[in-house]
Amino acid sequence: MSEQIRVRFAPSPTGPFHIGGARSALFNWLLARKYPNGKFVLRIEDTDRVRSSKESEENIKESLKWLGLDWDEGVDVGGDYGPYHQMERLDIYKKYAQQLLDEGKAYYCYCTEEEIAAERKALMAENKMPIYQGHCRHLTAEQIEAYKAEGRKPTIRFRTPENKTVEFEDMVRGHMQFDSNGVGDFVIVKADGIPVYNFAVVIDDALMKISHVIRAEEHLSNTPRQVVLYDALGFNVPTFAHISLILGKDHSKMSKRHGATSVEQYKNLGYLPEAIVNFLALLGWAPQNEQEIFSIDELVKAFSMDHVAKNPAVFDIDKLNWLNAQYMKKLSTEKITMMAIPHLVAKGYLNGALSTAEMAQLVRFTEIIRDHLSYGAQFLEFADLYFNDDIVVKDDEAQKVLADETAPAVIKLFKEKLDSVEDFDAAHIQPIFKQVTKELKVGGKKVYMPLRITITGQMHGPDLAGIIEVLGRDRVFKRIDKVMPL
RNA sequence: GGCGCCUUCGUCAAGCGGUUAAGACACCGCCCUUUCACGGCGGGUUCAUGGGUUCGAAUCCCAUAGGCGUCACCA
Repeated sequence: MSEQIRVRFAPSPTGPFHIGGARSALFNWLLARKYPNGKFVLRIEDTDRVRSSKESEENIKESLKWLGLDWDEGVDVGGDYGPYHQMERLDIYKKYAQQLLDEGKAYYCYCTEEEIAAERKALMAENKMPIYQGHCRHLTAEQIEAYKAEGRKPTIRFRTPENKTVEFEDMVRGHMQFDSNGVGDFVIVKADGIPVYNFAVVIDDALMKISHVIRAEEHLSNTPRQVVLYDALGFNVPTFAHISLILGKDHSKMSKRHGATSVEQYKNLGYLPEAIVNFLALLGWAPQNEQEIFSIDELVKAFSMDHVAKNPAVFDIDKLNWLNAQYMKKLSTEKITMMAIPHLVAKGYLNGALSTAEMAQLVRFTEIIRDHLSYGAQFLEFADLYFNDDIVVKDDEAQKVLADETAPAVIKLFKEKLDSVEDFDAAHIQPIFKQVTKELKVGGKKVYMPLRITITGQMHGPDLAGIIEVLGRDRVFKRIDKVMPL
């Protein structure tokens, strides 16, 4: 590729940053970083006045930064081809719309939305393509005056050439062909003077010298409209790459009922940006070797549009969890503890500032459970273990263990021995289990289980000696006595 | 309904006319651990169906089926 790589991510700020959008942004960013002079542009497509919001824009920008996807040009950072908010480019669109009008390539349409809707309905009923039938294509001056007198506000429609084959190149799907008769005359400027997506996107991508348009597959059917506009405006058509959609477990488009869909939600759940980037890259792209774990720098090196899959991919939370766990292994225990604190506060386990000693103790607890965590918020599944001394044994199996005839003797002896431990740490507590086993001549299970249950209320969990160490002598006795007063 | 895209283990996927059809996640089993998790080892009727082309097809072609997208004065 001799030309400069200029790619863009152009979200519409109409909601929290979606995980699918993050993947589109990532692929663009990766391509820009792969080439020496590549540029990644962030443009905000805010022409939907009803749904766009500043909050959404901030959310998108924050999420991009959090993921490590920085942009070379665009909102906030500027650049040679700004402005980068579409609403600040209205005069530009207006100029090109006028040009098309002057050249007869576009015309005013006075049809109302109701009329258009009725027309579409009728066409669909006849199994025909629901495209605009060209009612206003050739209005006389009188007709126009009449409509104006009615107070109708016109839209501007593009006069799509008929009987033409519209072609373009798609890096993922190859050479694409569409019949222009299936496109119809479409609106390029709304009655309020604001351009429609298909129009604005073409002008912006052309003026911003975008070389490759990488976006989600849902835009594939829009592309013929854009291509005819590129032609009409005399712009060069960029290379497209339509990447497949990300689906939920039931194979429908990712939505709220599939769980978390926004980058922010994953962030809040305690997923790491490196893991999300790694996971997203592997969703639709495959490396040439068997590597699974990629740092973002490794991705830049290995990534190639040649190996982007055509088929949609199901979002597999299990794999994300595994990947995130891999990245969490590299974190310090202090860091993991810090990640957990907001969740602990939110659930009422903590109420704010911790003393240095309390913090140190919590870190020791984290050390014991960290291998069990796939993401930060999972800490909560273990919070009772540490914070809640009010042990309640609910499980029937656990009750049975406590009802065993050897249980009281085990507990009693263990308490005696624990009471006399000088160095109260796991290394010195661990031998006690063995001693109890020996002295009472019972199996290990008969020792560990009743103790685990009286101390934690559960049959399973992290290393018991470690838990005892972290809880400290008093709390351990308190818990045991509550469950099994002797 | 029209148009379009897609179809290899449950999931992500490698594969580019000749392979025992990789690998990863998940799952199952075993080991480690007197628990669980981590880790290690091992396991599994996967090329949607039907026709071609070819000595030979997961790979090429055509149908069919299914999934998805899109047909807005939303992006």
